[in-house]
Amino acid sequence: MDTTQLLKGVLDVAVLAVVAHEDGYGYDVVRRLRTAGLEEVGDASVYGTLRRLYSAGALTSYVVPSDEGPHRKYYGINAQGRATLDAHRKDWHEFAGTMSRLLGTEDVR
Amino acid sequence: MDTTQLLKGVLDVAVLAVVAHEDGYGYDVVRRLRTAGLEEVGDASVYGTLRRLYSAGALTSYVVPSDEGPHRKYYGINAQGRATLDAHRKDWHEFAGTMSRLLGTEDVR
DNA sequence: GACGGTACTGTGCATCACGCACTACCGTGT
DNA sequence: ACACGGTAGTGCGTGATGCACAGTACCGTC
Repeated sequence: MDTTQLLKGVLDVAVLAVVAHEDGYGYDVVRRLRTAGLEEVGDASVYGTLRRLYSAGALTSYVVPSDEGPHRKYYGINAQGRATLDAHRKDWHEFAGTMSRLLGTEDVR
Repeated sequence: MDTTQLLKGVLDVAVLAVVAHEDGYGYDVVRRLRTAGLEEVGDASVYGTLRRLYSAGALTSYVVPSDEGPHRKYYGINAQGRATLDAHRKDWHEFAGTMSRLLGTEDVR
């Protein structure tokens, strides 16, 4: 399926949720999102989202050198990010509920 | 909440679902979507979506004069539209399941 | 020392919801 | 007559954002 459009406005929350669980660097966040089920997410989208969230003040950032390749830019969530996450999560659940009702079928899981 | 981005790619399904339930004209579809919970949906978005779906061959269209104002352009779903709706509905449920799992909270309803 | 995996940046494009302006029909009130 | 508010539709321009693609750079292995 093509999740490109469905992802709109949701990648933010997804990335926040992943980072909130544990600090991570871009390449790693991509893998975690894909493992979680968002298999078609583009790497450039994730890097862009991380940068955007950082610019917005929702994330902290620090660089860690690596033995297995180039340096890794880790991102961590801060208080503002957590607030954003909570708000977005609430929005998502409301929205998902509305949509599921509208589509007239039970939720998966 | 600002559903603008969340609506991306979902307005299609929502409109298809509403029209599948019963033929409707633009202005009416807007009201039905708002009543269903998508309170912030813009009228231009719905008109645009209806035209897009019609161009894509998912909807039929016929004009009906009205006593209470200008003519109404009714839209009805056809076989292709129903197929599209089913596919999108399935996509939505998969996606919603993935997201809800990722956000780590129960679904609303 | 070419290759594949890792890791990040930057540019440009396509999709799509939306605001806004405009046209147009109707009934009611002044 | 005329303005106004509700109904109904079209078209234009804008903004947000996911993504493809190209480029840079580091590492280990064959």
